Amino acid sequence: MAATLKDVANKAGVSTSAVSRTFTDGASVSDKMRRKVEKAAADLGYSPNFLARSLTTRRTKLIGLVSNNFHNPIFLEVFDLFTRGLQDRGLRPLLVNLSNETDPEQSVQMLRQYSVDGVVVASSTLPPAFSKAFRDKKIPVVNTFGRYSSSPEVHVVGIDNVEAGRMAARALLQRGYKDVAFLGGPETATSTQDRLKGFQEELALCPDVTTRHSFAEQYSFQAGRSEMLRLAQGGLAEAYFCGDDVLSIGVLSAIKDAGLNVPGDIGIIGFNNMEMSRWENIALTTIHQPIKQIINSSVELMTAMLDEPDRYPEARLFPCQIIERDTLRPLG
Amino acid sequence: MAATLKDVANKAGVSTSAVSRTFTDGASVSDKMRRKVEKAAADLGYSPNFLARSLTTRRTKLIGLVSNNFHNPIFLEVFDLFTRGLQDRGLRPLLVNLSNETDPEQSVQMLRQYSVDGVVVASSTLPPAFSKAFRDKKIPVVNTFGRYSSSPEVHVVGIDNVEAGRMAARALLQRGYKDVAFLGGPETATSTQDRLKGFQEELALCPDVTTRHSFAEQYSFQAGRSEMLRLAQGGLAEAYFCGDDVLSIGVLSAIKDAGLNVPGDIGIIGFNNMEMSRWENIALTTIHQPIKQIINSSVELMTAMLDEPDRYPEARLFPCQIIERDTLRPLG
DNA sequence: GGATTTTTTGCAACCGGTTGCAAAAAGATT
DNA sequence: AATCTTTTTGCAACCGGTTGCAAAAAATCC
Repeated sequence: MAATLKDVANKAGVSTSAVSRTFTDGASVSDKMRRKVEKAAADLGYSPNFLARSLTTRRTKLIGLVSNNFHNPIFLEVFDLFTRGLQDRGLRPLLVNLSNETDPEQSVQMLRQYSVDGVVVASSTLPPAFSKAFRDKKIPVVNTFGRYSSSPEVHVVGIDNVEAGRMAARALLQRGYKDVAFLGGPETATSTQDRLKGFQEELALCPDVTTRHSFAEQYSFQAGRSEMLRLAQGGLAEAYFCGDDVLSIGVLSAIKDAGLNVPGDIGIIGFNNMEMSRWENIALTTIHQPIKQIINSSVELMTAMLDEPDRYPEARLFPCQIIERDTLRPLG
Repeated sequence: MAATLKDVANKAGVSTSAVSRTFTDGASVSDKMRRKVEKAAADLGYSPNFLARSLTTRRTKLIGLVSNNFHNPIFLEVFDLFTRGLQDRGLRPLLVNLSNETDPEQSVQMLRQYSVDGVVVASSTLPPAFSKAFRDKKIPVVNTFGRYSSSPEVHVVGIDNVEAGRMAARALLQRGYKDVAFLGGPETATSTQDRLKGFQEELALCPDVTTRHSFAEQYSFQAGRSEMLRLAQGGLAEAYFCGDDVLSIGVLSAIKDAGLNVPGDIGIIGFNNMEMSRWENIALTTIHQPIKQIINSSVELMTAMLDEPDRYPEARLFPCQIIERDTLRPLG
């Protein structure tokens, strides 16, 4: 059994408060006392129990990290950045996987039962009500990759998907494409809807450009590939804005199978700028979503909220960026 | 402030023990009492605080999930499977990212301070001493993807890498390759060493087959590609067993750039059977590591250890399997 | 209906810590 | 040396629960 505060106090012949104070920074203890206690603690291999401590301090340093996206490779980077960011600040991520559609309400309760200090909801597909449930229970929450709204009820960090859609449209227009298409991810995702909205809005300014759209069932190679094979039955557009890089790569594979050539016959622009888009045999032109900045900002915001729980909600949006590679015809 | 046990007891006009008992299964409470308490609890939105409870029950249901691999795409699946497996059993993963080489000892202490019920070390590169440190503190631990040893000191679940190396060698021999090579991952990883050992042992049985080996610096596209470009300066072997699928894909890209053709000029066999190996434009022949079984078994073993902490250590090994695709010449 | 057994309930101590408060000790001032 | 400040320390209550034990209540038996 691990040594407790009391054991150390006995061994050192002092009160438990003295021991407690040696292990809480900012508390007042004389040097002599500190040495005595530290000696005894070292002998016993003692270190304070965080959970018992949390009972009185009301701080567990646990942060719920909730996601329902364990398939898209960018989420590995997301987890990497989150865990490091939190760890660097002495916080501990309690990971919650919401993939299998278990009742979200239950997760809210569970995280409350573990007295997490805050919750990060890293998902663009979970309904806003989910994040709000935490806020209602007075648990600090930030919704990373959440939907931007002019009157956010919870803190949101991410990108402006409408603007990203516009950006894609402009990229295609600038390269002289006249017949362009949107090949989105899951139709119900707000990010898909927003990007389509921006894409169409921007194109509407150019009456001579025609546009169309369709959706893949999920962000996967196969979904992109089969959707493109289906589209290839009819007439194809000159260029496609795809909802995701893996999707794009599936699309590229279908195009190749159809005997067509990129960017000669068809242009493709992806989204996310995943690691593999840079690979020489892929070289996908894509839109970079500044994940690092988004996550770091989310972590910062979370730590700020720990000190100021009633902080007025804000939306933090980061600009995306076109990454020029080889799947769109060159500019001008 | 959330309602406490005492609040419920007051509201229901009963003792705190009565309330506590209604919320611990297996405790004896009359139906009338239970109804009364549940009513009061519902009115107050009460649910028990797990951490306070853990103080007396000595069970937090927290499981440390430690990894230092946040780059290899298969780990996204690993996290997915682990989190689901643990959640299904009412356990909660506390994620620890050891990527940035922070003193492992510190993580041991930290997990102890959070009173985790057990620890899963999901890594093939962390030293065995790390897992042992938990065992020494009487914390149940399973090392998933750990090295097989005939006298394991901690529970290990994974594959037999030596055997996997043999399997790769046999696959190449069966297809008639006479000049074969091993292109491993990081040289220091025990998994790399073991696979090389098995590979060479098997080949040593065929004196007419020549072999050589080299290592990529990490499991990445670029590392595979640049290593292959380097090798292409000298004479190439007929077939390569690569340490990982991403590595293989980098190798394939270099081969293509060199104007060579797979499997006509060179054969490639990868490792892991990642999602992307199945993609039509890659179609990599590879060795499947049964991740699902490994993780599920790890979770099972962990739950078993929670009931029986001094369980005798065992190694659970799962057989790998060749996945035939298009990067090795056909059999026979 | 009374004695006996079983079930239900509350008391009070405990899990491993923290903290407000007042007493004790140390240091400063005259 | 006596008095006043400041710092250090211990007491005891508390954080939010659980649980062994004995008393009270209910159920069973004769």
